[in-house]
This record gives sequence, C-alpha cells and structure tokens, in this order.
Amino acid sequence: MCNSSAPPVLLWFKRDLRVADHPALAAAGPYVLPVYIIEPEYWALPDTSARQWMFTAEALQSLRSELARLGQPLIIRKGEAVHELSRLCMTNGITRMISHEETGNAWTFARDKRVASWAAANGVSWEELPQCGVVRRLPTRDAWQRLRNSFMRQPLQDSPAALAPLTQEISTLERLPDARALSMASDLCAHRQDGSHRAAALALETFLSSRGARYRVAMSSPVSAERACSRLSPYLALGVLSVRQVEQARRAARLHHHGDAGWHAALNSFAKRLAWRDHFIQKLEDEPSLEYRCLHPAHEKLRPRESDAARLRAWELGETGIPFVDACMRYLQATGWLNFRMRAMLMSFASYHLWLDWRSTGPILARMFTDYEPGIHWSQVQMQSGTTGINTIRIYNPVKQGHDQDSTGTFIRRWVPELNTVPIAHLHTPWTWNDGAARLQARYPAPIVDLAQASAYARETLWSLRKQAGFQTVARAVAHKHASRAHTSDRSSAQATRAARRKRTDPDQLAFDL
DNA sequence: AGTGCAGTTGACTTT
DNA sequence: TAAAGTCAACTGCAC
Repeated sequence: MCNSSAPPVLLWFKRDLRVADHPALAAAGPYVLPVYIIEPEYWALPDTSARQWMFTAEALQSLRSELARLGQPLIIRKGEAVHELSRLCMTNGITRMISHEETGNAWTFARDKRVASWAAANGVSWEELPQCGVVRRLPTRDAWQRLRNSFMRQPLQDSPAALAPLTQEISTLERLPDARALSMASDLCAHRQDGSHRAAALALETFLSSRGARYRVAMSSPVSAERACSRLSPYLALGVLSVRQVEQARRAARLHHHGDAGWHAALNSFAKRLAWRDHFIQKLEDEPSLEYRCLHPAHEKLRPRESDAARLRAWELGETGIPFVDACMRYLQATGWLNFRMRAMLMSFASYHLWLDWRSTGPILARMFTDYEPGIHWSQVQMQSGTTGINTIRIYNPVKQGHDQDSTGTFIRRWVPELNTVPIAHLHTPWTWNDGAARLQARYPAPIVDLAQASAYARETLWSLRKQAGFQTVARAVAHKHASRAHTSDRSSAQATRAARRKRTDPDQLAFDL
C-alpha cells in the first residue's frame, strides 16, 4: 500500500472535519497527506470568535485521533493558506490537492481564489468536491431542488479502512493554540456545545430517538427548544457531521417511529429545515455580495450606515429594557445557540425598533453563534431586516413574543435575574409595574425605545419605500434569481387552493420564504 | 321562545 | 412560523 516513489495527495480539510461520508477523503485514496491550516487572519475577522475557534479545536482533536486510528494523523499548520500549502507541496513533491467546495464568507472566498491561482501557476491540480446540496455554478434555480434531493439519496461515502502512513516526516502543531494565542477577544460562553465527534454523534442519536419527539411544537419557545431542537447546527457548520448523514439518519428514524403522528410531523419538519439550510447556503454561493450589500439596492440608504453606538451596545449586552429581548440575547451570549424564531426576533428588533443597519448588527450575532454558517446567517439577517425586497415585512412584537413563548416567565427570570422581584403580571412589561418600577430602574433600564412608536415608524418607512416607482421591477428580478421555487410552479387551481390552505395552517410552509 | 347585544373566533386584508 | 385591523359568523347571556 505504501508507495514511497509517488507523492501523496494533499487533502485540505476545511469545514468538513470528519472521516465518514467524506467525498474528498474517499476520492483521495489511501496515500494521503491530511492537512488543516489554522489561519490567524480568518480568526481576526469581525464575524469569527473564540467560541467558534474553541469548538473547532475540539473538532480538530477528534479528527486527529480518528485519522491517526486510520494510520495517518492530521498535519496541522498555522499560517496563511497559500504559504502553508505551497511549502507542503514543494517539500513533498505534491502535485494534487483535493478538498470540498466551501461556501463561506467573502474572506474564505478570496482566499480560495488565491489558492486556485497559486495552484494553477505552480502545476498543482486542485479538485473541489461537493459535500452538500449546494451546486456550484448553478445556471438557474429551477432544477435545484431535484439536484439537491438526488445528492441526499446517494449512498454515504465509505470511510477508508486504513490510510498508508507517510514515509517522510512532516512537522505538525502538537498543541492547538488557544484563543489568546490567536489574539482573539476572550469569550466565556459557559454553556457552549462540545465540538467533538462523540458529542455530535450523541446529539444526532438522542434527537432522533427521543429529544425530537415534540420538535414540531416545541421549537418555537426558547424554553422547550433547547432540548427539542436537534442541536446539530454547529456540527453541520463545521462538517463534523455531513448533512447527508443527518438526512439519511432522519429517514431511518422515520421508519423506526412509523405510525407515530408526533414523530411523523417532527421528522418531516426537520427534513424541510435541512433542505432550507442548503437553500440558503446556495444563495450565498450564487450571490456572495449578500454578505455586505442589500439584496434590493433601494435599501442601501434606509438606515444610517454608522450605527447609534449606545443602542448597538445595549442590544449586544442584553440591556435594552425589553425583558424578553434581553433574556434571549443573554442566553445566546452564554450558550452560543438560540432557536430560530428568537434569532429572528433579535434581528428584527435591532433592524426595526432600533433602526440599526444589519452590517453593524450582523457580525455581532455571527460571533455569538457557535454554529455561524455564512449562507444562512446573511440571508436571514437581510430577511429579518427587510432589505431583500421580496419578503413580507415581519416586525416582531417582543412583548407579544414573550407572552406567547415564555408565558410563565421562567426564561426571563433565569436570564434577567434583576427582574426576579417583578410579579408575572408585569414581568414582560416592567415599565407598567407602578409599585416597583421606580425602584427597579436602579437595576434594570427603562426601554431604550418606545415599542409602538418605533415599530410604526419602521413599518411606514419600509412600506412607503416599497411603493416607490421601480421598486417592484427590481424585486421581481431578485425573486427570479433567488427565491425558492417551492410555491411558484404551475399548478391546477385545485392544487393551488390546497397549497394556500396548507399555507395558513402549517407553520413550515411560511417559515422562511425568500 | 325569541331578540338584542357584547364579546369571541376565525378568515382575510393591509401595512 | 408578523401584527394589527376589518368583517362576518358565532356564542352566551339577560330579559
């Protein structure tokens, strides 16, 4: 198996830190040099954070031991990608590199272009294979769903039985740097998820066997979502699990729970979310400027580009004076995760009530998410800010959301302990608590905006922008390029009526337009 | 028993 | 998986 005359294939691990269902590893063959590069410049970006790095480091430790078990440990380097790759290729006579297509932020996109041009100029071939439903150079959105589904149905890639140990000695970082060594701001995140493969497998197993039973009804409230949601997002973001592994495990679970209506609803709902995941990442793949420009350009000057520093800070710290908003923000800060609906509410509150530009709030949320996935993140940030031009304006009322999702107030009391003396009748709106509001204000701020006034201003401004000449023409072009085709295909009127009725009653159908 | 009425519910529209 | 408003149908109750 060991062939010392031919050079190995360099397998560049990026956001695919696993050995199972790993198309690039399978394609590389047994004589492989597995490499991960810690890029300090990436970890200095405004949308990356120490919690993401610590999670990544745990995933890397797992990957390193799995590869070692297969016979060839992971080589870990720290530095600039072109520099490290060219050194590894030059000193080992490597002419073939392989990795997965990555739909990342603007920085990783630019880095990949540098790597590609270096490779082309130096006689190194670099293959990039898909590892999820995202299609590179997709000509039109029309056939996407079919392509994605057929990818998910393909059998999982076998992980190799063994790798051929390299004959040459190649230096590797033994100890992974901590966040401080990467010059990252300290980031406690006391309840962060664990990045190891063992933790990922456990989350998948417990979700599909028990935790997910009430997924469909429990996902909306931050109280129940913590347990009932899959919690697979950070593992999918880093590729500790492949989305195909998860999708196929879901299918198997559907058979296992056959006949159970709750499980049936849960697993169907989960399948939709896995598909939406690829759908949004596809958008960033097709339109990288999604990260820094409004999808509909008429919104560019809607909000001041320089954000109000006091408002931004109050929002980031969970000190806005709106209990449910602050509880959600502090929970996110402490756990690195928040359920979808509450993420939408936080973003909506920042963009509409606080009138902050998404380019100042987006990176703050990105850093707090252990599961930061650029394609999902920037699509959602723009949707919840109303800047896509093609989605209906959804301005969440954080008091109503609080009543709906935390009616007993346990979530608020846990995460905003300053409020623990406030009776439940006033917990969601402590400014209405006549007896104690004055005393309370020494510990907890009055609302930094008038909710009704702020949302009315946002609503009127956004809707009047939409009525301006030319707005809808541009909006249609955006929809043609990006919108899901799920509800727009030609249908008989009976089917259309059925679909409309379903739309009203099934939250999945309305969950994430665009 | 039937009527009037306030209040609720649900479908639908507007912003 | 928005919220607020409109409208019509319905409900429960007093008389």
